[in-house]
Amino acid sequence: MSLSTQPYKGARDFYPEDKRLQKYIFDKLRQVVESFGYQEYDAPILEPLDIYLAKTGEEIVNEQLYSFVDRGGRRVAIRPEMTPSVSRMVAGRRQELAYPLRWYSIANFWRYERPQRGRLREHYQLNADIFGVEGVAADAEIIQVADSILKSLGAKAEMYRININSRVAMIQAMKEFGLEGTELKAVYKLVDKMPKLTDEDFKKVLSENLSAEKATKLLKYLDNNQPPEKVDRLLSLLKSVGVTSATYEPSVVRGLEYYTDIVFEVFDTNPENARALFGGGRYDGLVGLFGVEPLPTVGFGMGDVTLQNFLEAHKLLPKLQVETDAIVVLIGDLYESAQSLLAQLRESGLKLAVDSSGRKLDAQLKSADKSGVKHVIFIGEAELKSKKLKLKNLQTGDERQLSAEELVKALQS
RNA sequence: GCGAACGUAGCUCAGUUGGUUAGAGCGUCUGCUUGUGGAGCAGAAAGUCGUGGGUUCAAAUCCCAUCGUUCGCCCCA
Repeated sequence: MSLSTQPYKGARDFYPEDKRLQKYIFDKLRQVVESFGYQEYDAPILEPLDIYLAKTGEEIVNEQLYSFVDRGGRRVAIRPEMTPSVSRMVAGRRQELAYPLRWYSIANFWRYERPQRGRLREHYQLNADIFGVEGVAADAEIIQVADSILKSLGAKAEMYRININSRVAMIQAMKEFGLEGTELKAVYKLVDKMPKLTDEDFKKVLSENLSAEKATKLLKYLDNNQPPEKVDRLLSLLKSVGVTSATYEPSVVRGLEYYTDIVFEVFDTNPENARALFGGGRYDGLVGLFGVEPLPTVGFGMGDVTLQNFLEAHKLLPKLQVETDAIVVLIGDLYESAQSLLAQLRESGLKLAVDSSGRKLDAQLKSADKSGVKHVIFIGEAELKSKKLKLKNLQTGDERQLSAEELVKALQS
Protein backbone atom coordinates (compact mmCIF):
# COMPACT_ATOMS: atom_id res chain seq x y z
CA MET A 1 0.00 0.00 0.00
CA SER A 2 1.66 3.23 -1.09
CA LEU A 3 1.11 6.65 0.37
CA SER A 4 -1.06 9.18 -1.41
CA THR A 5 0.59 12.14 -3.08
CA GLN A 6 -2.47 14.29 -2.59
CA PRO A 7 -2.46 17.07 -0.05
CA TYR A 8 -4.95 17.00 2.80
CA LYS A 9 -8.54 17.62 1.72
CA GLY A 10 -9.21 21.27 1.12
CA ALA A 11 -5.55 22.25 1.43
CA ARG A 12 -3.15 23.11 -1.36
CA ASP A 13 0.41 22.28 -2.24
CA PHE A 14 2.25 25.26 -3.58
CA TYR A 15 4.59 24.03 -6.28
CA PRO A 16 7.14 26.65 -7.32
CA GLU A 17 4.93 28.03 -10.09
CA ASP A 18 2.06 28.36 -7.60
CA LYS A 19 4.29 29.91 -5.00
CA ARG A 20 5.58 32.41 -7.53
CA LEU A 21 2.05 33.54 -8.20
CA GLN A 22 1.29 33.75 -4.50
CA LYS A 23 4.43 35.79 -3.96
CA TYR A 24 3.45 38.15 -6.76
CA ILE A 25 0.02 38.70 -5.23
CA PHE A 26 1.23 39.02 -1.65
CA ASP A 27 3.93 41.47 -2.69
CA LYS A 28 1.26 43.67 -4.25
CA LEU A 29 -0.86 43.49 -1.10
CA ARG A 30 2.11 44.41 1.07
CA GLN A 31 3.11 47.26 -1.20
CA VAL A 32 -0.31 48.88 -1.14
CA VAL A 33 -1.02 48.37 2.51
CA GLU A 34 2.41 49.64 3.56
CA SER A 35 1.99 52.68 1.33
CA PHE A 36 -0.90 53.61 3.63
CA GLY A 37 1.35 53.19 6.66
CA TYR A 38 0.18 49.80 7.90
CA GLN A 39 2.65 47.72 9.87
CA GLU A 40 2.90 43.99 9.67
CA TYR A 41 2.24 41.76 12.67
CA ASP A 42 1.64 38.07 13.13
CA ALA A 43 0.12 35.75 15.72
CA PRO A 44 0.25 32.05 16.52
CA ILE A 45 -1.75 29.67 14.41
CA LEU A 46 -3.13 28.16 17.62
CA GLU A 47 -5.31 30.16 19.98
CA PRO A 48 -7.26 29.33 23.12
CA LEU A 49 -10.67 28.17 21.95
CA ASP A 50 -12.34 30.75 24.18
CA ILE A 51 -11.45 33.74 22.06
CA TYR A 52 -13.78 32.49 19.34
CA LEU A 53 -16.68 31.57 21.55
CA ALA A 54 -17.91 35.06 22.29
CA LYS A 55 -18.15 36.74 18.94
CA THR A 56 -17.27 34.61 15.98
CA GLY A 57 -20.30 33.22 14.15
CA GLU A 58 -22.00 30.30 15.86
CA GLU A 59 -21.67 27.96 12.91
CA ILE A 60 -17.96 28.59 12.57
CA VAL A 61 -17.34 27.71 16.18
CA ASN A 62 -19.61 24.68 16.38
CA GLU A 63 -18.98 23.05 13.04
CA GLN A 64 -16.00 24.57 11.32
CA LEU A 65 -13.35 24.96 13.95
CA TYR A 66 -10.36 22.67 14.06
CA SER A 67 -9.96 22.23 17.79
CA PHE A 68 -8.40 19.83 20.27
CA VAL A 69 -7.41 19.47 23.89
CA ASP A 70 -3.67 19.74 24.39
CA ARG A 71 -1.56 17.61 26.75
CA GLY A 72 -2.12 20.09 29.52
CA GLY A 73 -5.89 19.91 29.19
CA ARG A 74 -6.26 23.30 27.45
CA ARG A 75 -8.89 23.71 24.77
CA VAL A 76 -7.09 24.90 21.67
CA ALA A 77 -8.26 25.95 18.20
CA ILE A 78 -6.48 26.47 14.91
CA ARG A 79 -7.35 30.03 13.96
CA PRO A 80 -10.31 30.32 11.56
CA GLU A 81 -9.76 34.08 11.18
CA MET A 82 -7.43 36.78 12.43
CA THR A 83 -9.73 39.34 14.01
CA PRO A 84 -9.90 37.80 17.50
CA SER A 85 -6.12 37.31 17.57
CA VAL A 86 -5.30 40.84 16.57
CA SER A 87 -7.85 42.17 19.03
CA ARG A 88 -6.17 40.11 21.73
CA MET A 89 -2.76 41.50 20.78
CA VAL A 90 -3.93 45.09 20.70
CA ALA A 91 -5.75 44.67 24.00
CA GLY A 92 -2.53 43.30 25.51
CA ARG A 93 -0.81 46.62 24.86
CA ARG A 94 -3.88 48.83 24.93
CA GLN A 95 -2.16 51.61 26.88
CA GLU A 96 1.20 51.73 25.18
CA LEU A 97 0.27 51.73 21.51
CA ALA A 98 0.06 54.91 19.42
CA TYR A 99 -3.32 55.57 17.82
CA PRO A 100 -4.56 55.55 15.15
CA LEU A 101 -2.95 52.18 14.91
CA ARG A 102 -2.69 50.61 11.46
CA TRP A 103 -1.78 46.95 11.36
CA TYR A 104 -1.85 44.22 8.73
CA SER A 105 -1.00 40.57 8.38
CA ILE A 106 -1.02 37.89 5.71
CA ALA A 107 -1.65 34.56 7.36
CA ASN A 108 -3.27 31.19 6.83
CA PHE A 109 -6.53 30.04 8.39
CA TRP A 110 -8.39 26.77 8.73
CA ARG A 111 -12.06 25.96 8.65
CA TYR A 112 -13.59 22.53 8.44
CA GLU A 113 -15.58 23.16 5.27
CA ARG A 114 -16.85 21.17 2.37
CA PRO A 115 -14.44 22.40 -0.31
CA GLN A 116 -15.87 23.97 -3.45
CA ARG A 117 -15.18 26.83 -5.81
CA GLY A 118 -13.70 29.75 -3.96
CA ARG A 119 -13.66 27.96 -0.66
CA LEU A 120 -11.13 25.57 0.81
CA ARG A 121 -10.23 24.37 4.26
CA GLU A 122 -6.99 26.29 4.37
CA HIS A 123 -6.77 29.73 2.91
CA TYR A 124 -4.54 32.74 3.24
CA GLN A 125 -5.94 36.09 4.08
CA LEU A 126 -4.78 39.66 4.23
CA ASN A 127 -6.13 41.46 7.28
CA ALA A 128 -5.83 45.22 7.59
CA ASP A 129 -7.26 47.13 10.51
CA ILE A 130 -7.37 50.61 11.96
CA PHE A 131 -7.67 50.86 15.74
CA GLY A 132 -8.66 53.98 17.62
CA VAL A 133 -10.64 56.00 15.12
CA GLU A 134 -14.35 56.40 15.72
CA GLY A 135 -15.19 58.55 12.74
CA VAL A 136 -16.20 57.43 9.31
CA ALA A 137 -12.83 58.53 7.89
CA ALA A 138 -11.36 55.24 9.10
CA ASP A 139 -14.11 53.21 7.42
CA ALA A 140 -13.43 55.15 4.25
CA GLU A 141 -9.70 54.49 4.43
CA ILE A 142 -10.19 50.77 4.89
CA ILE A 143 -12.39 50.61 1.82
CA GLN A 144 -9.97 52.80 -0.09
CA VAL A 145 -7.13 50.41 0.75
CA ALA A 146 -9.18 47.45 -0.46
CA ASP A 147 -10.00 49.34 -3.63
CA SER A 148 -6.35 50.28 -4.21
CA ILE A 149 -5.30 46.66 -3.84
CA LEU A 150 -7.68 45.53 -6.54
CA LYS A 151 -6.48 48.30 -8.81
CA SER A 152 -2.82 47.53 -8.15
CA LEU A 153 -3.51 44.02 -9.36
CA GLY A 154 -4.85 45.42 -12.59
CA ALA A 155 -8.58 45.49 -11.84
CA LYS A 156 -10.74 48.22 -13.33
CA ALA A 157 -13.47 49.91 -11.33
CA GLU A 158 -16.21 48.26 -13.36
CA MET A 159 -14.94 44.76 -12.58
CA TYR A 160 -16.20 44.87 -9.00
CA ARG A 161 -18.73 46.59 -6.82
CA ILE A 162 -18.31 47.58 -3.21
CA ASN A 163 -21.60 47.27 -1.36
CA ILE A 164 -21.88 49.21 1.85
CA ASN A 165 -24.41 49.17 4.63
CA SER A 166 -24.74 50.38 8.20
CA ARG A 167 -25.89 47.87 10.77
CA VAL A 168 -26.75 50.65 13.19
CA ALA A 169 -29.03 52.35 10.69
CA MET A 170 -30.58 49.05 9.82
CA ILE A 171 -31.25 47.99 13.39
CA GLN A 172 -32.79 51.34 14.09
CA ALA A 173 -35.12 50.96 11.15
CA MET A 174 -36.04 47.44 12.19
CA LYS A 175 -36.87 48.60 15.67
CA GLU A 176 -39.21 51.12 14.21
CA PHE A 177 -40.94 48.24 12.46
CA GLY A 178 -41.24 46.46 15.80
CA LEU A 179 -38.56 43.88 15.09
CA GLU A 180 -36.41 42.90 18.05
CA GLY A 181 -34.42 40.10 19.63
CA THR A 182 -34.58 36.72 17.89
CA GLU A 183 -36.90 38.04 15.22
CA LEU A 184 -34.32 40.68 14.34
CA LYS A 185 -31.59 38.05 14.10
CA ALA A 186 -33.74 35.93 11.83
CA VAL A 187 -34.39 38.90 9.59
CA TYR A 188 -30.64 39.49 9.37
CA LYS A 189 -30.16 36.07 7.93
CA LEU A 190 -33.01 36.48 5.50
CA VAL A 191 -31.74 39.80 4.29
CA ASP A 192 -28.28 38.37 3.82
CA LYS A 193 -29.79 35.81 1.50
CA MET A 194 -31.76 38.30 -0.54
CA PRO A 195 -29.32 38.73 -3.43
CA LYS A 196 -29.42 35.00 -4.07
CA LEU A 197 -33.19 34.80 -4.30
CA THR A 198 -35.60 36.09 -6.87
CA ASP A 199 -37.87 38.89 -5.68
CA GLU A 200 -40.77 36.52 -5.52
CA ASP A 201 -38.95 33.88 -3.51
CA PHE A 202 -37.67 36.48 -1.14
CA LYS A 203 -41.16 37.81 -0.54
CA LYS A 204 -42.38 34.32 0.04
CA VAL A 205 -39.71 33.52 2.61
CA LEU A 206 -40.33 36.84 4.25
CA SER A 207 -44.03 36.26 4.60
CA GLU A 208 -43.34 32.88 6.18
CA ASN A 209 -41.30 34.53 8.89
CA LEU A 210 -42.97 37.88 9.46
CA SER A 211 -46.39 39.40 9.72
CA ALA A 212 -47.65 40.94 6.50
CA GLU A 213 -47.35 44.41 7.92
CA LYS A 214 -43.75 44.01 9.03
CA ALA A 215 -42.80 42.31 5.80
CA THR A 216 -44.19 45.16 3.75
CA LYS A 217 -42.30 47.72 5.79
CA LEU A 218 -39.08 45.76 5.51
CA LEU A 219 -39.43 45.41 1.76
CA LYS A 220 -40.00 49.06 1.42
CA TYR A 221 -36.92 49.76 3.49
CA LEU A 222 -34.77 47.45 1.39
CA ASP A 223 -36.08 48.98 -1.81
CA ASN A 224 -35.12 52.42 -0.72
CA ASN A 225 -31.99 53.60 -2.47
CA GLN A 226 -31.56 56.54 -0.17
CA PRO A 227 -28.55 55.71 2.01
CA PRO A 228 -28.61 56.50 5.73
CA GLU A 229 -26.64 59.57 6.69
CA LYS A 230 -23.49 57.78 7.77
CA VAL A 231 -23.31 55.70 4.59
CA ASP A 232 -23.93 58.83 2.59
CA ARG A 233 -20.95 60.57 4.19
CA LEU A 234 -18.82 57.51 3.66
CA LEU A 235 -19.74 57.36 -0.01
CA SER A 236 -18.87 60.98 -0.61
CA LEU A 237 -15.55 60.54 1.17
CA LEU A 238 -14.82 57.57 -1.06
CA LYS A 239 -15.72 59.52 -4.12
CA SER A 240 -13.26 62.23 -3.13
CA VAL A 241 -10.42 59.71 -3.09
CA GLY A 242 -11.33 58.17 -6.40
CA VAL A 243 -13.23 55.08 -5.27
CA THR A 244 -16.04 54.87 -7.79
CA SER A 245 -17.21 51.30 -7.33
CA ALA A 246 -18.92 51.83 -3.99
CA THR A 247 -22.68 51.90 -3.52
CA TYR A 248 -25.24 51.65 -0.74
CA GLU A 249 -26.72 48.18 -0.45
CA PRO A 250 -29.16 47.58 2.40
CA SER A 251 -28.98 43.79 2.03
CA VAL A 252 -25.33 43.55 3.08
CA VAL A 253 -25.14 42.47 6.72
CA ARG A 254 -22.35 39.83 6.86
CA GLY A 255 -22.34 36.77 9.01
CA LEU A 256 -19.91 37.59 11.76
CA GLU A 257 -21.51 38.68 14.98
CA TYR A 258 -18.88 41.15 16.03
CA TYR A 259 -19.61 43.79 13.40
CA THR A 260 -21.15 46.82 15.03
CA ASP A 261 -21.89 49.35 12.31
CA ILE A 262 -20.53 49.88 8.81
CA VAL A 263 -20.14 46.63 6.87
CA PHE A 264 -19.06 46.20 3.29
CA GLU A 265 -18.68 43.45 0.77
CA VAL A 266 -16.88 43.45 -2.57
CA PHE A 267 -18.59 41.64 -5.43
CA ASP A 268 -17.23 40.46 -8.72
CA THR A 269 -19.31 41.92 -11.54
CA ASN A 270 -18.20 39.19 -13.96
CA PRO A 271 -21.25 36.95 -14.33
CA GLU A 272 -19.00 33.88 -14.44
CA ASN A 273 -17.67 34.59 -10.99
CA ALA A 274 -20.62 36.45 -9.50
CA ARG A 275 -19.85 36.17 -5.85
CA ALA A 276 -18.70 38.03 -2.80
CA LEU A 277 -14.93 38.35 -2.94
CA PHE A 278 -14.26 39.65 0.51
CA GLY A 279 -15.48 42.17 2.99
CA GLY A 280 -15.08 43.87 6.30
CA GLY A 281 -16.50 46.40 8.63
CA ARG A 282 -16.48 48.04 11.99
CA TYR A 283 -16.17 45.99 15.15
CA ASP A 284 -15.90 48.40 18.05
CA GLY A 285 -16.58 45.84 20.76
CA LEU A 286 -13.95 43.19 20.28
CA VAL A 287 -10.86 44.67 21.92
CA GLY A 288 -12.91 45.47 25.01
CA LEU A 289 -13.70 41.79 25.49
CA PHE A 290 -10.15 41.30 26.71
CA GLY A 291 -10.80 43.35 29.83
CA VAL A 292 -9.51 46.70 28.65
CA GLU A 293 -11.14 49.96 27.64
CA PRO A 294 -13.01 49.34 24.35
CA LEU A 295 -11.39 50.59 21.17
CA PRO A 296 -13.14 51.59 17.95
CA THR A 297 -11.90 49.44 15.10
CA VAL A 298 -12.53 48.87 11.41
CA GLY A 299 -10.87 46.39 9.14
CA PHE A 300 -11.22 43.89 6.36
CA GLY A 301 -10.04 40.48 5.41
CA MET A 302 -9.20 39.47 1.85
CA GLY A 303 -8.89 35.76 1.10
CA ASP A 304 -6.41 34.47 -1.46
CA VAL A 305 -8.72 31.87 -3.01
CA THR A 306 -11.51 34.21 -4.00
CA LEU A 307 -9.03 36.88 -4.97
CA GLN A 308 -7.26 34.50 -7.30
CA ASN A 309 -10.58 33.38 -8.81
CA PHE A 310 -11.36 37.02 -9.43
CA LEU A 311 -8.01 37.69 -11.10
CA GLU A 312 -8.36 34.59 -13.22
CA ALA A 313 -11.89 35.44 -14.29
CA HIS A 314 -10.68 38.84 -15.45
CA LYS A 315 -7.44 37.52 -16.96
CA LEU A 316 -5.30 39.59 -14.66
CA LEU A 317 -2.77 36.94 -13.69
CA PRO A 318 0.66 37.61 -15.21
CA LYS A 319 2.98 35.02 -16.66
CA LEU A 320 5.86 34.89 -14.26
CA GLN A 321 9.46 34.08 -15.01
CA VAL A 322 11.48 31.63 -12.94
CA GLU A 323 13.61 33.47 -10.38
CA THR A 324 16.88 31.83 -11.41
CA ASP A 325 18.87 33.99 -13.84
CA ALA A 326 20.78 31.20 -15.51
CA ILE A 327 21.79 27.56 -15.36
CA VAL A 328 25.47 26.86 -15.67
CA VAL A 329 26.26 24.04 -18.05
CA LEU A 330 29.66 22.48 -17.43
CA ILE A 331 31.52 20.99 -20.35
CA GLY A 332 33.93 18.41 -19.02
CA ASP A 333 34.97 17.65 -15.49
CA LEU A 334 35.13 21.22 -14.26
CA TYR A 335 32.90 21.23 -11.21
CA GLU A 336 35.71 22.20 -8.87
CA SER A 337 37.68 24.54 -11.09
CA ALA A 338 34.56 26.55 -11.97
CA GLN A 339 33.56 27.24 -8.37
CA SER A 340 35.54 30.41 -7.72
CA LEU A 341 34.16 31.97 -10.88
CA LEU A 342 30.62 31.03 -9.88
CA ALA A 343 31.12 32.47 -6.41
CA GLN A 344 32.23 35.73 -7.99
CA LEU A 345 29.16 35.87 -10.23
CA ARG A 346 26.82 35.13 -7.33
CA GLU A 347 28.44 37.81 -5.26
CA SER A 348 27.61 40.28 -8.02
CA GLY A 349 23.97 39.39 -7.54
CA LEU A 350 23.27 36.67 -10.06
CA LYS A 351 21.07 33.72 -9.22
CA LEU A 352 22.87 30.76 -10.69
CA ALA A 353 22.16 27.05 -10.63
CA VAL A 354 24.88 24.63 -11.70
CA ASP A 355 24.11 21.45 -13.51
CA SER A 356 26.24 19.15 -11.43
CA SER A 357 24.97 15.96 -13.05
CA GLY A 358 28.00 15.41 -15.27
CA ARG A 359 25.67 14.49 -18.13
CA LYS A 360 26.31 15.08 -21.76
CA LEU A 361 25.86 18.60 -23.05
CA ASP A 362 22.62 18.02 -24.93
CA ALA A 363 21.01 16.42 -21.89
CA GLN A 364 22.01 19.38 -19.74
CA LEU A 365 20.59 21.79 -22.28
CA LYS A 366 17.35 19.89 -22.49
CA SER A 367 16.83 20.04 -18.74
CA ALA A 368 17.75 23.71 -18.66
CA ASP A 369 15.17 24.41 -21.32
CA LYS A 370 12.53 22.43 -19.50
CA SER A 371 13.19 24.20 -16.21
CA GLY A 372 11.92 27.45 -17.67
CA VAL A 373 15.10 29.38 -16.91
CA LYS A 374 15.80 31.88 -19.63
CA HIS A 375 19.57 31.67 -19.93
CA VAL A 376 22.35 29.14 -19.92
CA ILE A 377 26.01 29.85 -19.28
CA PHE A 378 28.50 27.45 -20.82
CA ILE A 379 31.73 26.85 -18.97
CA GLY A 380 34.40 24.62 -20.47
CA GLU A 381 38.17 24.54 -20.65
CA ALA A 382 38.24 27.25 -23.28
CA GLU A 383 36.02 29.58 -21.24
CA LEU A 384 38.05 29.14 -18.06
CA LYS A 385 41.25 29.92 -19.93
CA SER A 386 40.03 32.94 -21.86
CA LYS A 387 37.84 34.23 -19.01
CA LYS A 388 35.13 34.79 -21.57
CA LEU A 389 31.89 32.99 -20.81
CA LYS A 390 29.32 31.95 -23.30
CA LEU A 391 25.82 33.19 -22.49
CA LYS A 392 22.94 31.65 -24.37
CA ASN A 393 19.38 32.89 -24.43
CA LEU A 394 17.24 29.77 -24.61
CA GLN A 395 14.24 31.59 -25.99
CA THR A 396 15.96 33.29 -28.91
CA GLY A 397 18.96 31.01 -29.31
CA ASP A 398 21.35 33.97 -29.23
CA GLU A 399 24.85 33.32 -27.95
CA ARG A 400 27.39 35.84 -26.77
CA GLN A 401 30.96 35.67 -25.45
CA LEU A 402 31.19 37.89 -22.39
CA SER A 403 33.53 38.71 -19.57
CA ALA A 404 32.20 38.14 -16.06
CA GLU A 405 31.36 41.83 -15.66
CA GLU A 406 29.57 42.03 -18.98
CA LEU A 407 27.67 38.87 -18.17
CA VAL A 408 26.41 40.27 -14.89
CA LYS A 409 25.28 43.42 -16.64
CA ALA A 410 23.58 41.50 -19.40
CA LEU A 411 21.60 39.35 -17.00
CA GLN A 412 20.61 42.14 -14.67
CA SER A 413 19.27 44.49 -17.28
C1' G B 1 -24.24 18.66 7.77
C1' C B 2 -27.49 17.91 2.92
C1' G B 3 -27.87 17.03 -2.62
C1' A B 4 -25.70 15.91 -7.60
C1' A B 5 -21.90 14.50 -11.21
C1' C B 6 -17.32 12.28 -11.89
C1' G B 7 -12.73 8.85 -10.65
C1' U B 8 -9.05 4.24 -16.89
C1' A B 9 -0.79 5.39 -17.91
C1' G B 10 2.62 11.62 -15.37
C1' C B 11 -1.45 14.75 -18.22
C1' U B 12 -6.02 14.93 -21.54
C1' C B 13 -9.16 11.27 -22.77
C1' A B 14 -11.21 6.57 -25.85
C1' G B 15 -12.92 1.83 -24.31
C1' U B 16 -19.21 -0.31 -28.34
C1' U B 17 -25.45 -4.21 -25.31
C1' G B 18 -20.39 -7.17 -19.22
C1' G B 19 -16.53 -11.40 -23.32
C1' U B 20 -9.34 -13.11 -24.80
C1' U B 21 -2.71 -10.34 -23.21
C1' A B 22 -6.84 -2.39 -21.59
C1' G B 23 -5.80 1.76 -26.05
C1' A B 24 -4.57 6.87 -28.33
C1' G B 25 -2.39 11.73 -28.21
C1' C B 26 0.86 14.59 -25.41
C1' G B 27 4.71 13.92 -21.87
C1' U B 28 8.89 10.70 -19.91
C1' C B 29 13.32 7.66 -20.90
C1' U B 30 17.15 5.54 -24.52
C1' G B 31 19.65 5.92 -29.22
C1' C B 32 20.61 8.67 -34.07
C1' U B 33 28.78 9.22 -30.97
C1' U B 34 32.31 12.35 -28.72
C1' G B 35 31.20 21.42 -26.99
C1' U B 36 24.62 23.12 -28.14
C1' G B 37 18.17 22.29 -26.47
C1' G B 38 13.27 23.31 -28.93
C1' A B 39 12.07 19.75 -34.86
C1' G B 40 12.59 14.79 -37.03
C1' C B 41 13.50 9.40 -37.05
C1' A B 42 13.94 4.54 -34.38
C1' G B 43 12.86 2.15 -29.93
C1' A B 44 11.41 1.54 -24.66
C1' A B 45 9.21 2.07 -19.95
C1' A B 46 4.67 3.14 -17.74
C1' G B 47 -2.11 1.23 -15.56
C1' U B 48 -4.03 -4.94 -9.67
C1' C B 49 -9.26 0.81 -14.65
C1' G B 50 -9.49 5.29 -6.89
C1' U B 51 -10.09 1.42 -2.82
C1' G B 52 -12.94 -2.72 -0.52
C1' G B 53 -16.90 -5.94 -0.99
C1' G B 54 -20.91 -8.22 -4.00
C1' U B 55 -23.62 -10.20 -8.63
C1' U B 56 -21.75 -13.37 -12.83
C1' C B 57 -18.79 -18.81 -16.21
C1' A B 58 -16.73 -13.77 -17.10
C1' A B 59 -16.59 -6.86 -14.43
C1' A B 60 -13.00 -0.89 -16.40
C1' U B 61 -18.26 -1.85 -17.78
C1' C B 62 -23.81 -3.89 -13.20
C1' C B 63 -24.88 -3.25 -7.49
C1' C B 64 -23.29 -1.58 -2.45
C1' A B 65 -19.88 0.77 0.68
C1' U B 66 -15.71 3.87 1.25
C1' C B 67 -12.11 7.59 -0.14
C1' G B 68 -11.04 11.54 -3.45
C1' U B 69 -12.31 15.49 -7.05
C1' U B 70 -15.84 19.00 -8.90
C1' C B 71 -20.53 21.69 -8.64
C1' G B 72 -24.71 23.38 -5.74
C1' C B 73 -27.16 24.10 -0.60
C1' C B 74 -25.94 25.64 4.42
C1' C B 75 -22.40 29.11 6.00
C1' C B 76 -18.68 32.21 4.71
C1' A B 77 -13.37 34.29 2.63
